[in-house]
Amino acid sequence: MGRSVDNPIADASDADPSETLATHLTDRLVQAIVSGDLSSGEKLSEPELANRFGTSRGPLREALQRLEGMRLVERRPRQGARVAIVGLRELVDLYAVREALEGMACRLAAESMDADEVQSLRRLLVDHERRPDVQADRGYFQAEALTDFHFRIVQASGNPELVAILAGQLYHRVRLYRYRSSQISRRPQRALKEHHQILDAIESHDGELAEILMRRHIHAARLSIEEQLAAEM
Amino acid sequence: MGRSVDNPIADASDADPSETLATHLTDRLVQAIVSGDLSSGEKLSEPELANRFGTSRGPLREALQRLEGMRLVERRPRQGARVAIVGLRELVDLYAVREALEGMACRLAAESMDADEVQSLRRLLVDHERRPDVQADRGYFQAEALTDFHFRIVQASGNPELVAILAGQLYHRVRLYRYRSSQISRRPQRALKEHHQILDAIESHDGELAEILMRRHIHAARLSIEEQLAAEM
DNA sequence: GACAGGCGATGTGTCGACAATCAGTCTTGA
DNA sequence: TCAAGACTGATTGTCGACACATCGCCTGTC
Repeated sequence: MGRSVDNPIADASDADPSETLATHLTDRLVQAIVSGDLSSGEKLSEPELANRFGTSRGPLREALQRLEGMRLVERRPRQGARVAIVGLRELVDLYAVREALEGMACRLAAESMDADEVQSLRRLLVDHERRPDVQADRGYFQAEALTDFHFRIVQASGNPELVAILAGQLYHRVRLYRYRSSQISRRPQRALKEHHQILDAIESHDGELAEILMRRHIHAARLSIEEQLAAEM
Repeated sequence: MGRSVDNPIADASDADPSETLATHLTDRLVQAIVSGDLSSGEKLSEPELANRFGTSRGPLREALQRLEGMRLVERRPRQGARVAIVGLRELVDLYAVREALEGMACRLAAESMDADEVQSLRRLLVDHERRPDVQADRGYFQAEALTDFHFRIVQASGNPELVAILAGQLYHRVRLYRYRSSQISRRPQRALKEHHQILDAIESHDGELAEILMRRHIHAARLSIEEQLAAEM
């Protein structure tokens, strides 16, 4: 494949055994978007981005297409692509879907998760407890750490269709929310405690309780978002 | 369902005012796949398809990319694209997700749907009752008609994220299932009756009941699928 | 007779180029 | 002075071409 010899910003790896330039670009664009390097609503110029990443427009277009599939960017037929805008309103809807889907995932996980996996998750939570922001009781929800716990439960559900929806697009879209005024939840220690409770239910294979706790956990976050949304207007 | 009604020259059209070649190809490929013209697991050769549809590989590649986003095809880095395979096993998982998501959609729809929309849906059901296959009590589930009812309820939920997931990919994937031995449900009249019950609950704005009924409705279908799956092995 | 290795053909990934379209600016007329 | 229209520049959609990878077949050897 015609790889230009000098690939200035192609990061260290030059050998992409099972990867393609487009997949690589997809990852980098996702990173750029969720990190805020490319801000919400910003117009994405194909020539400019292609130039910035040192490729031609072909692979870049393919990457943009994938981002559209994840609903991180929106493309309009002859107007180009823009970074999707996820405000509080969208976040509320997102959390409503999460409530239904992760509740289900949690029930399934409780039925099929073995002791080793539970213990591994427990360690994850203990690690979280030691984080400085959690100790100070602020910021826990914003961290990637949050997603970790939820993500692993979803994976443990054993339903690939469910995993595809949540990990394939919903989580990406949630990460896209740019906190404007404040955090989603201000009580990370409480969230952490809820995580422990959920894991307890999973450990005792009580699917019904696990689902209820997870739904309540996400529901509380959603209420917090709705409050902010109301206060904003 | 997802086809725009006013599309007089859908396939033989040469003028694409607001459409692009890639979107056009996407529609035609979806049609070809769900109609079985391109069978499950079949290898999709880019040059061949491009030639068949009279375009170059560029737009076709873009269309394939979108199909991958809908999870109708699977692409592997240097091996090309294949039509996704949705067997009974995948269908069970799909229905589990539907149960959670459409239950939620139904509750929301019950809370916000007005009398006109309910009446419109009622007419849809009456139309269904007159269909010959329903009269003979077989085949109702396979028809697009099924999706119509569910699709409109999902839209009435007023949650765009939910609509995107269900209408954007889940329904497409469900349609991909090629019935091998028999139908999913053999009692269309019963399904139709359940649809009426669901609509009754929506009409009286009883969200809780509407959700329960919808979940039970889909759950029954899932059990039927699981039975077949068990019988197959 | 079966398996490993080489060979050719097809296919995918990538690139650069061209035409049509769109956005923004400037000009012109009322 | 303001609004409508034309122009220019840039961008998107599409195409054909090329290099490398993969797949299938053939041959040679154990």
